Amino acid sequence: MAKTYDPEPIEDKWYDRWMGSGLFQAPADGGGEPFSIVIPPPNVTGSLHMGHAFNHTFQDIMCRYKRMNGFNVLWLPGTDHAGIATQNVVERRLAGEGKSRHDIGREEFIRRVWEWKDEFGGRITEQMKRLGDSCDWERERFTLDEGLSRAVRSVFVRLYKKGLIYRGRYIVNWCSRCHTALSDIEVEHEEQEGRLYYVAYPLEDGSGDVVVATTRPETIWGDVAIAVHPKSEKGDLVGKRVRVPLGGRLAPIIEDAMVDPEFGTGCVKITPAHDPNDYLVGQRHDLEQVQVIDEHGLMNSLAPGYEGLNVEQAREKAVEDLKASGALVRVEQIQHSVGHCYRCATTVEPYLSDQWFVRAKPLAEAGVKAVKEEKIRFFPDQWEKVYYQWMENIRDWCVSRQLWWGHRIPAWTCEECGHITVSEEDPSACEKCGCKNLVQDEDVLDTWFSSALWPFSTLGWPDDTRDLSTFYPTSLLVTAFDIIFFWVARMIMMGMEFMDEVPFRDVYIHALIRDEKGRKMSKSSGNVIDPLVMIEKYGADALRMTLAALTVQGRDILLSTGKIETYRLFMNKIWNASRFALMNMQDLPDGEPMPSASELVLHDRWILTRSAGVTTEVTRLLDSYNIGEAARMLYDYVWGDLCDWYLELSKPALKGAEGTARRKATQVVLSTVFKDALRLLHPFIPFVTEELWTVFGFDEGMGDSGLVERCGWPSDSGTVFPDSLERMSAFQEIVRSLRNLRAEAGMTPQSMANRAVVQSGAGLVASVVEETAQAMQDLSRIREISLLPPAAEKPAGVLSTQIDGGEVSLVVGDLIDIDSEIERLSAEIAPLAKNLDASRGKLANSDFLNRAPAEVVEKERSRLAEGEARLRRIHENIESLRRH
RNA sequence: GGGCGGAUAGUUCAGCGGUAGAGCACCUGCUUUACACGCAGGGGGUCACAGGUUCGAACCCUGUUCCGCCCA
Repeated sequence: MAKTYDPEPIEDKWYDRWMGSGLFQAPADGGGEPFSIVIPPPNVTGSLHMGHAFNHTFQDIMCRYKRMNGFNVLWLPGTDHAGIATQNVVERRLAGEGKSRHDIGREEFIRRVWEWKDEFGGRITEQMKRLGDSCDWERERFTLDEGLSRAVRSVFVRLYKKGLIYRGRYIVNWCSRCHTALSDIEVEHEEQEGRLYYVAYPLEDGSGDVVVATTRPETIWGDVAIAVHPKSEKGDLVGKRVRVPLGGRLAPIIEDAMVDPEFGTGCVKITPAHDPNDYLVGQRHDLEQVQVIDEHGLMNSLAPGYEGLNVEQAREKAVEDLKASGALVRVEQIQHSVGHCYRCATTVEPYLSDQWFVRAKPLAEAGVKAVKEEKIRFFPDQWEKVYYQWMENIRDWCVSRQLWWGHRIPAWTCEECGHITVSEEDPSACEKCGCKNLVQDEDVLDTWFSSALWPFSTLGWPDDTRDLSTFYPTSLLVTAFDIIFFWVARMIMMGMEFMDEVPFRDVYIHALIRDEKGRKMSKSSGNVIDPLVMIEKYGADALRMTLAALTVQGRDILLSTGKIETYRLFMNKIWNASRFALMNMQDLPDGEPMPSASELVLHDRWILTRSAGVTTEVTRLLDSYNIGEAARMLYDYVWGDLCDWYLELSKPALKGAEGTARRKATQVVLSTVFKDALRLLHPFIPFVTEELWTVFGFDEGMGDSGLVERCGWPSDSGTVFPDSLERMSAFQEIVRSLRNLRAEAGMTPQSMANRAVVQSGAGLVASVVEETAQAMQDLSRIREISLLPPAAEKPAGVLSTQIDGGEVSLVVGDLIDIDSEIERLSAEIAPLAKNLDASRGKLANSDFLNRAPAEVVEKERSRLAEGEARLRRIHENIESLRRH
């Protein structure tokens, strides 16, 4: 074995082996209780970022853990066609050739996108394999593949027939750069600096002006009314008319409760075609919709002199023109919220257009019910609130996108009668008039529409498949909080509607990965930590262990290469600990039974007990999705208990210093605890543990069924010696005290001290010293450690320190510096005395004695007694030093 | 405006009713036969602030201040 762990060759080797053995494949009719997860499908043209790495590590840990526990595990992978994002990428490429998608046409464009997909679409799945994702690749799906496209059509048609999908002309959020409508949640609002323009609209009767405030003077061209609040004192204006200062249209003054009397002047201009609130006012008052901005975000011919200007240019010109005509009263700086496209950050334009909508309310009701009835549980459960809040105030979902890349809407308009035929199969004739002159809707569906079906469409729906009956509902969904609305909520709605069953039982919502300063990782700020680079540098296991160990509920993860480095060192530690064990186990025959308790010494009994305890705890933690705590516990156990203490303590026996029986017993214990540790660690760090598993020979002669996951999770009913825990901590305290005294005495680590004494009455400490004197001597590098009764005279020239239930003294003889030793001992008095005061205070309090649990009171009493004894011994030691 | 998180050692974070913990950083020693990618020892904290509940609060409750996010 190499002296330093090198992950690369090992990781390549094992992933292939796992794949070859069919480890990740889940038979639909396989034995074992099903456990299924569908992956949150990443963008097919994307590449693996740290957010994916974290999300996947979580899922992979759960899948491997469940597989080890005998579940029939399906982790279903796949990718998303990501309409806007992918189309943008290919359009940008085309732009490099000086062309637009319109130049080459729809068919050719889609061909180009598929070409791009075929070239780069496999990239992310290859990267997932590097991370170790144990997905069933034979079931990989893509939202645009044939089966899923059929599911999308089927859902669309069924919802349409049920009246839950409708088409209509409404104000939607429009991205003029992506050239498509967006749903409400695809708009990101950002507070920014803006100007509020106060503009005077002259009354038609010449009796004065009405001043309104607007942030968008360019839309004055589309004004069709002025509105005041019904209770406003400006009510007497109602019924009069004003002349709109740009274009000169006559517009009535109306009253509407939407107006906020506190904002601006209390009068607002109404532009039904360019503002969602104004649109509603327009509906209520039957106002004309004058559209002055087109789909490209440019002013049109209804704004003479402005035609072709973009919104910013038009605003500038409007301000100039209003100033020139004297209509501009004043300008105010304000902070206001502006919507931006979540894909390209372009300012979103409210735009009146024909779109398709999903009537969300009825679907949301079933979705809310499912969570209320605990058919779905959120982890951590605080996210339920967020979910309810959104679902209970849900608005209709605009699902049509003016893109080419996606599922084309299965709706055909009859050229003759205008009827819309919606059908799963391409219709050959209008279902109303039978005319064959049909034109299919140009639009495609929101990508999230197909993602919403993911848990059942990937399992074969609308067909009634074995996969569906075995693996639906899925067991767990793991995702980040930022897509609860986009994805989680919609999957629940669609699952309830079409499967009449929840899409998943548990939803684990995790935080986001940020850089070490807490900033979002982004290419533009240059703070991206690329998981592939990290895997190359530190190994996949190190990255996985880092992400797992940093997982904490309710807090973002601040990642840095330094933290990954820490866990890479852990891999090396595991590697070397195993190397040490193996070097000393070559002659251990297979199947050697665990020796009886009498052949085991304290540290053997202790590590077996710790191993069983850690198994119980890690099992409990993983069952409740606490991968962070589980990972940290394993780190502490392996490094702190197994390496720092057990391996050190096992050395003499392994060297044969205690005879062949002890050597063999130690080998068996080592083998047992390593076998369990490797299995407990396997879900977190599968590569290195699989490799070590074979190096230890735990798979001996078993072929593929010797793989760690096939060998199962350790049982927590291992041999346990409850008293070994407190005995070992007494042992550790003594050793630590002795090492500390050595350091105080200025001894180098390798030098041997001659003698130390432990003073203690009959009890735990005394019995531990009697049992483990040799081991204590070995670890503290002292030739002789002996037990003395508490009252006995100490040897001359000692450095002493207090432990629980006794005193430890290192004999240094003439080397002692009396003054500095007195000073050192004196320094211990003040903090001890402070604790004693606190203790006495408690015990003098009758409320404490009466109300605190008896065991707490008892603990306090012994703490006080122990503290007083300590203080007394310190004083005695100081006295005795002064006498010299 | 409504809601949700967070504030603990220099730093990143655990702990969430019974004497404040870890990694990193820092200081001091060490080529101790698994690992110097290591070992041993050490220093370092009114647990944001103010009230309250409790015998007892970093932890529960209320309020305040800052930071972050979501929704309108």
